[in-house]
Amino acid sequence: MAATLHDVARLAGVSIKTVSNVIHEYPHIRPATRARVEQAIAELGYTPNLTARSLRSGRTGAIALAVPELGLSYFAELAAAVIEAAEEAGVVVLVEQTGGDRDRELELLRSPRLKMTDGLIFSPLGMGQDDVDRLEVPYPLVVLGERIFDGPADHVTMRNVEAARAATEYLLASGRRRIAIIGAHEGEVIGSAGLRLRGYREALDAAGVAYDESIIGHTTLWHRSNGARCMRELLDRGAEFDAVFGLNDTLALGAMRVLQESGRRVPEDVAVVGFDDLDEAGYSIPSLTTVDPGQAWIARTAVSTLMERIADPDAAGPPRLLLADFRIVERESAPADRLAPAAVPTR
Amino acid sequence: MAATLHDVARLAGVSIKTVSNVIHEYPHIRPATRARVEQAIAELGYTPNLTARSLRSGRTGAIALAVPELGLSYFAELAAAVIEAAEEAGVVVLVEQTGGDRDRELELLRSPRLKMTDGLIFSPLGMGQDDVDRLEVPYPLVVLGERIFDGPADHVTMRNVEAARAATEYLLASGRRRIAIIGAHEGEVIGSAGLRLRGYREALDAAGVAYDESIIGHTTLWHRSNGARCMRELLDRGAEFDAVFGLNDTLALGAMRVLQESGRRVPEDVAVVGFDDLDEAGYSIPSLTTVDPGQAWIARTAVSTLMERIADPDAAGPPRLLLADFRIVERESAPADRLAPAAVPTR
DNA sequence: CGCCGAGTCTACAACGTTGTACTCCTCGCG
DNA sequence: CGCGAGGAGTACAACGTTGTAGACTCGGCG
Repeated sequence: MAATLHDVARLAGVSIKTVSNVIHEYPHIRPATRARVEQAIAELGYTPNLTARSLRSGRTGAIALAVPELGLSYFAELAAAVIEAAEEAGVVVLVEQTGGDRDRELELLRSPRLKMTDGLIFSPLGMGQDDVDRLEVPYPLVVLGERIFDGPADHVTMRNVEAARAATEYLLASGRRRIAIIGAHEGEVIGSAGLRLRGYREALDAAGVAYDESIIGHTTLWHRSNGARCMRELLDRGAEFDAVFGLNDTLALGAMRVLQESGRRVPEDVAVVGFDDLDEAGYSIPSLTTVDPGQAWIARTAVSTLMERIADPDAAGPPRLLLADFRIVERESAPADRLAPAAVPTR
Repeated sequence: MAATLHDVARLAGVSIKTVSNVIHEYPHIRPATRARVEQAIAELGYTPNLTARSLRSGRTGAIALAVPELGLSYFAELAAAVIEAAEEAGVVVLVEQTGGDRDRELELLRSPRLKMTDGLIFSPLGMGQDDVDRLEVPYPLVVLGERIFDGPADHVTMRNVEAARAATEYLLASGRRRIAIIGAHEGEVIGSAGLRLRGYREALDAAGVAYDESIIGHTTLWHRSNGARCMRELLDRGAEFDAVFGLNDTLALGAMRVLQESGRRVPEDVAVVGFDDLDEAGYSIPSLTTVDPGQAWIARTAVSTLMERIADPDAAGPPRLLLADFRIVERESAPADRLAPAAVPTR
């Protein structure tokens, strides 16, 4: 059906290798021959069969990206950035969704479907530190996120603790003292929730503000609705606070909505800070002050690191930990200076 | 490096074809032989090389999905649904971003990178009806969206005109008479904007309400910020209206924000309706009344239609047009019954 | 005049898999 | 006892490409 090197070669009256040479711009070809071959290529509309090329070369020109779910804006924006970076590097991206399910993540790691790619950028959510040795795989792998540390693969992630600490310090500096948390995970030490909560506590400790369990809202999945539900629970149990730190933007936006429904003004009564700097955070009402954790850099770095490992799989070198810079993005939901100082509840 | 059939065959003391037969559950194999082969497979951790299998079989087990940008929530949710449906069909998805740029779209259609996939689900944005013959490609293709009709490929899309008409009728039924539009494209006949505007006009005509250019807001790209900008322009030029129909949710949300900033109450002063039923629409303040255009069905149908064409490329049959059902999702930004009747400006 | 090297091109094998055609063996039946 | 049917396994080619080794030609130099 589709034209092959053989067809072109026959039409041009040369060997298939000569056609191959023309395509790869091998220098020693007579102009006349080259012209004839090019003519034949055009005539047949020949395009190389990448599958055959892959088999021959051992490279596919594709990488895989595994994320929990594209429906989560954070991962959609991550995927967009990865695909863009990959395009610049000349490779395409195969996207898998794991649903954040540990079993599916483990299955994916040893799935032969990956044989169609040269390497994997993997953002686990269900796996944990105990699964660290499952990251020992026979292909180039770059791990994202904060579920697993000190693994055998390169790891690109953000400064969760420092960034969360900075966000909390920002709220403290603006005069808030009772900062509620939305999205904590019970007993978690690593993982986004655990690390960000640690940064929060560090900031409180440093400022001499007591940590108060009663204003810590727990929820497992970071879906939109959970931020709302979590905030509703806090309000229902009569928690008192003058600020909210949503452990990601989605949670913060859901929580902010419930706050407003309940008659509280943001930021006058309650300041709200998120984490991720989603596109959407700039367009909520009020717009959301948040932490830009350096996602764009993470995507670029993940791709370039993976491409390095692919280019040179043997010159392994020890696994690297690469950390993005973060910054606080100041918007309306939490101005740096407290606009309308309400009565601050003290303990 | 990785084990091949040869390695397994040598270890098990059989021919490579026997190993292949074991893997494919060919029935006529002695239990003892099968056991030996399976033992060898386990010992070497053999997994088949999918590239080689693809070359041999002519099928890759991957399909491509080309969308303008995953950063646009609509396409992120579409991609999520397509990947999920593809997984159920046993294929993986390679995602490309075109940026909605016509040249990149045309390039993609004849890119040899597609040779790594069995077919393409293509959502063009930059191409138009004039490019219809460029959809004549030598591989299975399913087109989404409303940029091109009556092309040579299967087309899965939504009932834009009917759905927009229904949305407008919904607003009219709730007592609104001056319905502003956000996101119109000047002079466009087909394309999402053109079709939805047509539905809007049909509804106005049917209700005997005059069409008024002065409350039609234009913008090209349907990014978040443009909905806001578009609404600001309407307000600046003193347009008067008691409802807004954002031609998609993103625009509607941006516009709603500006409305509220300007002191107007939603829905009391101005009702707002969107289009797409993004996840996010349920969590804005107020939550957004919108049109669910059947995206989930579109994704599933696109995948199954493509898989059919892949399975049977010859039994072509004429290109099909498949249309999803829609429904109005009633939320707070536009209740079915007008809550707080304000003074309705009449012409 | 003969030989060397560079330029131009070709033949062949290989990547790992699977379809086809074949061989060998065993068993049952006439 | 001979023959055919079918079970069990093998050898080989092919998918389309590219790397390697080599063939052939021609001009220039000793």
